[in-house]
Amino acid sequence: MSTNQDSFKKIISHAKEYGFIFQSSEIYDGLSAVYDYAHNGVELKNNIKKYWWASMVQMNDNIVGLDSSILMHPTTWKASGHVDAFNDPLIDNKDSKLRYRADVLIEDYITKIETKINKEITRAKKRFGDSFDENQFRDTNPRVLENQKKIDNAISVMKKCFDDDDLVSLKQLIEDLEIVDPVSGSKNWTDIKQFNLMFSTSIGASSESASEIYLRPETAQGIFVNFLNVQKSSRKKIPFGIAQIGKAFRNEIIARQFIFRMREFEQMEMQFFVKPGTQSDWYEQWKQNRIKWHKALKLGDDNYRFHDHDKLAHYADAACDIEFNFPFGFKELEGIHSRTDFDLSQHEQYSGKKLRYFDPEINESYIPYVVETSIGLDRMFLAVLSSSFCEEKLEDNNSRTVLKIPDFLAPYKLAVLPLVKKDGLSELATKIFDNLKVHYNVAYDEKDAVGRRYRRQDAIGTPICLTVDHDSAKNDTVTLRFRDSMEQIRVPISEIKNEIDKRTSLHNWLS
RNA sequence: GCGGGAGUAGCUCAGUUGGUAGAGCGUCAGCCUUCCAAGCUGAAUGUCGCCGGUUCGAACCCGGUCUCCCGCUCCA
Repeated sequence: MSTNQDSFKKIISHAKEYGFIFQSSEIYDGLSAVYDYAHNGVELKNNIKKYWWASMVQMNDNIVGLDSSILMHPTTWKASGHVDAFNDPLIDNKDSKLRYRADVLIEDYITKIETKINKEITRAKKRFGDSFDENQFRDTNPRVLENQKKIDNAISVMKKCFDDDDLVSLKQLIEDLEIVDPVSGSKNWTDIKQFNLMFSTSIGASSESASEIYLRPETAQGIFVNFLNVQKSSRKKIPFGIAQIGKAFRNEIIARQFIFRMREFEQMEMQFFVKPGTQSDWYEQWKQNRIKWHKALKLGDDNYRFHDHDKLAHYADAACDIEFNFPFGFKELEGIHSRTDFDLSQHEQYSGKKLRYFDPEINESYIPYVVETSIGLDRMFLAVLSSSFCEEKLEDNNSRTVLKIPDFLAPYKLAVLPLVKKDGLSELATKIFDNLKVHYNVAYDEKDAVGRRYRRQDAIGTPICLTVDHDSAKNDTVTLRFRDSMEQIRVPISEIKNEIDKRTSLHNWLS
């Protein structure tokens, strides 16, 4: 565990030192849980996007892309349920230092009282046998009546508190009910605070005309509200999907673990629209597709596992996560959810517009069901970075730090290095560099001993180094040195591009 | 948000009971170099996270604050 934490710290340092991740606004002490992607980071991130987009959109003729806005009509978030679900009244227990949702505490209390009543009834049933009348018992037994009164009161007070946004009375209710911390048994509560996980901003330049809107907390809704536009203009038939990469924003109560949980983050989502009744087949199929996509990167099959949700969100009839073995343990990397027709139905209801698909096969129209795959791009980035970070002990007792990034994802595909600066090697190397840079992101370096330059490229994950030496001018060949094996081969200058393509092209990873 | 730990050069870290900062690596310029970081010469870089207090004097003591890591918690 401590070695994992040490290596996580090393990865964070490495990410900064080698230009992958900087903290946002660092000169102003940074902004909590917000990070910037530096020159190498943005290349890696863009390559991850390319890999995902190609696998989704390019490789599937029934999936099309979309880039919807971050700002959306505020009703979107009422329909989606975020306005309610992302607003939590939270309360802390001062003794146990634990935090709870105030409404959950009260609901748990109600459940407890209900259990009491049920026990009472069960006991009476045993005593009276067949002649037992449960309704009559409920209406007459003083203990049951008293408990039922408590429940009714709690429910009505709680409802009134929420309707009036009255957090003071809500806390009073918790105190009146003598609710204790389930862990410590303490009744020492803080005041209730309302947490809104959505970022708000306003539209309208003048303060009078401004109206409050939210930054989207997920990209999915942009797809749902565009569902019919996309379906009609793309002429796609169900089943078909809409893919999108974009930023989303959440005011996380606690945002931690480097770029794992950020306030501003990027999602790669695909919503797949299917005929009602077929959703569980598609759900299974996308589960398998997605795990295959991950494993194709060869970051280690053991680093992935499924986590099936027992407790489902209000919109889902099945859900799971693909978890990745991050330096701080297995955590969610991608979510696959069978979202039913919840979102489209809600938008239909709130907008008053039909969001239905006419299915020519059955001559009927229906609201499609949706299977969602949603991956955190920043988490994917962290997964690639952390699992490819490697400190190697070499045979000669030296060590090197190398990022064994999948070749296609590496910020640079290639580095061109003249063995020495003199004897015209720089000139020849520059010529080769100029010819290759129109095809790839290529690095050029002629400073310091070549061994040191190899290590520099290792540290940022460049899969191939091309070295121009004294023989190069004589016989038109160069050496290619490979990052992971450190082996070298000699190839004709005319063959360089073929060799690089063979090893680093995206199409090697697509299937 | 609570508790624990931390913040000194790009990175890793020294800094002795308070006397206005150092090392290694890295970076840059040049020399030297026939392939895996360790040759030579020279150079740049810090208001010691920030603000305030105590003091003749604060990187060091005190208070506040910001940020990061860990645990709890939260997580569509």
